[in-house]
Amino acid sequence: VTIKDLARECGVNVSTISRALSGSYGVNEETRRRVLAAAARLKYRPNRVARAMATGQSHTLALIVSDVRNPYFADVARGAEDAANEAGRDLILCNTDLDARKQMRYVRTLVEKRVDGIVMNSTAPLSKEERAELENLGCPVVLLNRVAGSRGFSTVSANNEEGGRAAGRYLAGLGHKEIAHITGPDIQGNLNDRAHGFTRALNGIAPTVLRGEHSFRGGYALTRRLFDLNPATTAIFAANDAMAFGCLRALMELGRRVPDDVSVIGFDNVDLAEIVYPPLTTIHQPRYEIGRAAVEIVLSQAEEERPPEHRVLGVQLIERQSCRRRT
Amino acid sequence: VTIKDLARECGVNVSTISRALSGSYGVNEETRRRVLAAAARLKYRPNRVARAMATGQSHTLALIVSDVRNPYFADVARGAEDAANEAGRDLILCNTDLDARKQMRYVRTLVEKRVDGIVMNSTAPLSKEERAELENLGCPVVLLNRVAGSRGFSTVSANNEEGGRAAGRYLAGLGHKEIAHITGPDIQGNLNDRAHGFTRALNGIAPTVLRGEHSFRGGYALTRRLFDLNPATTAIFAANDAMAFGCLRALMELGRRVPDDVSVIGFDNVDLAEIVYPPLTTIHQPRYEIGRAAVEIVLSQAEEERPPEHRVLGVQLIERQSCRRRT
DNA sequence: CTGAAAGCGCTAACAG
DNA sequence: CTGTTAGCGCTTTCAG
Repeated sequence: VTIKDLARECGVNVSTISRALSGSYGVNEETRRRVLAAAARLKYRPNRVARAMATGQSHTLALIVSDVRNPYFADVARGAEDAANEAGRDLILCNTDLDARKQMRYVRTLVEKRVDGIVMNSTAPLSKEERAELENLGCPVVLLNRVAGSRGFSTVSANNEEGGRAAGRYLAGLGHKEIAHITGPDIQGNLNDRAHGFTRALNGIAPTVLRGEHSFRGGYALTRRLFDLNPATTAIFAANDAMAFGCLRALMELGRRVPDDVSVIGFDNVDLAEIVYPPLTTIHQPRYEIGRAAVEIVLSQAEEERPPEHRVLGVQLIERQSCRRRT
Repeated sequence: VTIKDLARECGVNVSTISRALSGSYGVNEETRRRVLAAAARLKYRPNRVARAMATGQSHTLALIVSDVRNPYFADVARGAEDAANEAGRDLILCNTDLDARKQMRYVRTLVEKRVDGIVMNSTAPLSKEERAELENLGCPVVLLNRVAGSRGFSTVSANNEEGGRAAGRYLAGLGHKEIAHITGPDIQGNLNDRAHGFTRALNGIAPTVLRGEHSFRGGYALTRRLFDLNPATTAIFAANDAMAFGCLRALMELGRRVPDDVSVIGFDNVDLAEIVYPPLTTIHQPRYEIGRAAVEIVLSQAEEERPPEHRVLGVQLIERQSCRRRT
């Protein structure tokens, strides 16, 4: 049952039906009522594909992340979906595992599907050519990550630098001198900002910095390595909570008690941080709000051409029980 | 740049272009080459909305869950997305918070967008009329949950009953007599199956069964209540890991040691189960595979009418350190 | 193997 | 306020 059937049923032209249903201007109240009644009676359901084709607006957005199973992205996804839903849009979810080819494949088919906008994790794995292609997509792109060399894209991110600084101030304030930072690969803009802020806040103390996988396994492995290198370490800043959990596990196995022997601070404030033992002191990052903000920005760019916008959201130190004053 | 531009460029008719690009039959090898070359040169990108309109196939699927932030659904979502991607489909993600109105709103707009199929969490919150509407959607629906009174839908689920039995056998086998089961509301088909299998496997021993929220908070609250009711309890089966974590926390506060004083077994095997202290013994549920299977089924139903299919995936007891023989 | 033409369902000028 | 008409970009008969 299409718009034509309604037209026949009501004895009016299809364009009148279209107007009546779009709720817009200029339709006789009485006529509209008749149309609405007929639509309900015949159980009319508009075909949004046809509408998208006629208007050029699909009312669909896309979110491209490395993996939704990462709780960080699950939160972002939820925020993005809520914002999309409130704006009457649907959200297509894509997982790339940071594979550049996969990411570009997604982007291309999304554009072919005429999505109104794309929110994505990062352009870190992409080549220069690929980034250039992104800029000429004809559809707005918002990044969840500040990446050097990706001018031209809007970004939303937590204040990573400030978060790193807060961690540094806190640990230094507790009197620690032998301080380490375990983090991920240095192509990760967010992680770099954290490391940078951290180091700056330590005024003078040079932390041992170890890089590896930014995951539970990575945190575990780096911590083992760290204590081979410097057994005197008394405080560790992990670049994210997953690493911090791996760190806690390694410390437990090494027989170092947290926080008595060594203090650990994470970054992210995932749900788990509260549940793990000891409850993890960490930097809270507004993941859900990041997802929402990204969608808001992408929608504003979709409706009118605008210069790239960079929104930075606040972070917060959450004090729990994994840190203490150096004795 | 559309198919018409290519036609003009190559001096052939649009239908030839269409055929050449669809890769199908009957196009001169030489002509196809010319078309492909022109397409590459002009950077032609097919408009999938137009294609969807012409064919009636959107090449899009939808996944409706209560909340992707629930790691269970994040895993399902990832499995579903992978399967969809391999089949050349995109996946729209929807979160309902188990709100029936929201769920039905999503379903309707998805159908209007002509998605090829819908995978959803559950029909539990829906009324009879709403379920009937779902059956006449004209688009296949697969449920991630067995729900009494939802005949007509395909389902994919873990073998919840068997999982419950495994938990029961295990606890009974460790010599426990004062056994409790904390679980969620009884509209949850999956949870009921677990409770049922559990009780049956205890042969003779009647467990204390407490119902509440199936979440961390719920597990916490029910455990406090449990020890008010029966301080002699030595073993607890939590209907899911989130509840088990709440339970562990409550036990810690109550000064009961796990597993020395009381054994705890969960259900799900979320990532966290391995990380928490003590590592949680639990029933593994193949969440990722459930997502994959659901998409496979929905696609098979999309391409040809078929009777509902019910796929049940195996579960597995994962022995860690939260249970021990009753002393 | 290729062209012509109809049509998918809806929107959007433009007249009236 | 409403009807006419021309598309949106692609697929798909049906002829040739």
